[in-house]
Amino acid sequence: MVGRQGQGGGAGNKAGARRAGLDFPRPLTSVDIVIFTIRLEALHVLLVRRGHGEGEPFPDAFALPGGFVDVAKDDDLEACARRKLAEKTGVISTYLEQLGSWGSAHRDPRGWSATHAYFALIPASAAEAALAADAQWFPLAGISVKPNLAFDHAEILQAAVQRLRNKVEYTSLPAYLMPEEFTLPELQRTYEIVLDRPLEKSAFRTRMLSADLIEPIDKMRKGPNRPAQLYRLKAAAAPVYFARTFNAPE
Amino acid sequence: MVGRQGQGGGAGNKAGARRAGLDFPRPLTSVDIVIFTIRLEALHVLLVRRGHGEGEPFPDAFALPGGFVDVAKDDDLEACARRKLAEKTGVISTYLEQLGSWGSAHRDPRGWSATHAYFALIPASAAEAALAADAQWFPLAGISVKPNLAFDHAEILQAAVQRLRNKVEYTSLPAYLMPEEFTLPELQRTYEIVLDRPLEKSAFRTRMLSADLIEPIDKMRKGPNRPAQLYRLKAAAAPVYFARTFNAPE
DNA sequence: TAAATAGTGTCTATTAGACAGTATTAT
DNA sequence: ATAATACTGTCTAATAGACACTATTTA
Repeated sequence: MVGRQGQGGGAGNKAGARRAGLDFPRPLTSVDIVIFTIRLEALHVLLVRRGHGEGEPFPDAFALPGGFVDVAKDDDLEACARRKLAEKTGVISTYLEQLGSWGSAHRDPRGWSATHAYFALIPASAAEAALAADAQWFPLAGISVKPNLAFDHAEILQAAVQRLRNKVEYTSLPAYLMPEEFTLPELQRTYEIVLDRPLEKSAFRTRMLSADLIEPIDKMRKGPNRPAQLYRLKAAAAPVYFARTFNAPE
Repeated sequence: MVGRQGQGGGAGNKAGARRAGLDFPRPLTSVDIVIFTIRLEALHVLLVRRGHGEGEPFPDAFALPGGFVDVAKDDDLEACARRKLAEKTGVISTYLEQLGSWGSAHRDPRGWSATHAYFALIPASAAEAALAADAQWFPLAGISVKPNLAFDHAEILQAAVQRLRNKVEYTSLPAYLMPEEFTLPELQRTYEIVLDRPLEKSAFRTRMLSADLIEPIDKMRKGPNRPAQLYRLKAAAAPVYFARTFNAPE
């Protein structure tokens, strides 16, 4: 078995071609992105309609934006994800996190395939600006979305929603769904939309204000009521991890 | 762009072959596993020595166990990871979690390659039993390991250690590093080894005992002192997530 | 003035941290 | 008895949850 470990050995080269053998079948390699935003007081995900050319699996079905890695264009997986994100939404700088990978012999009828899934959060303000013609926002119904999705994309979407909801319990991720300037009640509303449950105002404010995350600006949000302080994300605002989840155990 | 989204379109097929075109170069696809155990009061990781056949990159270097996906043998990525885990350690059922994927044009001199990384926790008792001839345990020095690793495996290892340490703060993962039967002080010691810092005994015991994780058995661990209650993992013991990390914020 | 929302304060519950104190074994 | 480790209890600190209360605007 020497020479098979690491990326050292070949697979599927049972007969002959022992050394340096790279002459075995390779899986298809793709990247898919689950892009979230908040629209109309609801969490939305971006889907694209698939083509119906000859040999296209799942013709005309909806799918997550993504596609095959282009070994000429893409330097690495994240670059590939950012390229696809920009192509569909015009957004170039935003929160992007690797979600996981899904690979099997059966997920794509064209053969063994593996996809590297990412999830991205973009502000509502950017959600409509430069949307691709074939892309469309869908509200999340619980953990899934109305249309049937191509491939195993329903499963990937489910994992993304769970990961997002889970992390929102103890991180500042929703801040990346906000516009440039926002109030604390607006940020809290975003948390509540993602978590689908109300949060305590004072605990929320204490947590957000004691984290090194946002700073007040010299401006208020006016309304038919007491104006609210506007904040913005601090310059180098990496996501903040809190030491507790929001709800104490049952 | 219709017909290019999802896994629908081809990449790299700039010239001709428009529909159903799969005639573009595919990255190499591999799986690597970071296998942890506790030996001699220290966290260890399993490495294998690479071969030095013709065309082998990083000859004789140490690397994470892994290798190319075998589209004939492996039904999916996790099956591939479990197969490699079993080949190197003999362990078939243990904690296995996907860590992430690393893919780029430059990580393997043989071409664009993407690896799907997993991490596994195995009990000390199983760590020596059926070890492959080319595999060897190495203690972790901080976040890395003494030998230089092939490819970007040092980076992958680093990510695995960080993920493990991070999750140990608020999960029951160390339970998977324990033998069949263990005492609470032994479990605490395992936590402390992974986290590399002491924990408070009473807070630790309260947390573990109030989780639905372990159950006492009718047996004690004898020593030159007061005997300790032995416990075992409950039957369907999925990892437990606690609502707080161990250390309150600074 | 009333309505509406922003923001603060007070009290309780939970649990980690610190650490003292008791329990049970071998020698 | 002493040493050693297992285990429990007590007190404090931090923070979430509940909820009442005050503040500031428009109409």
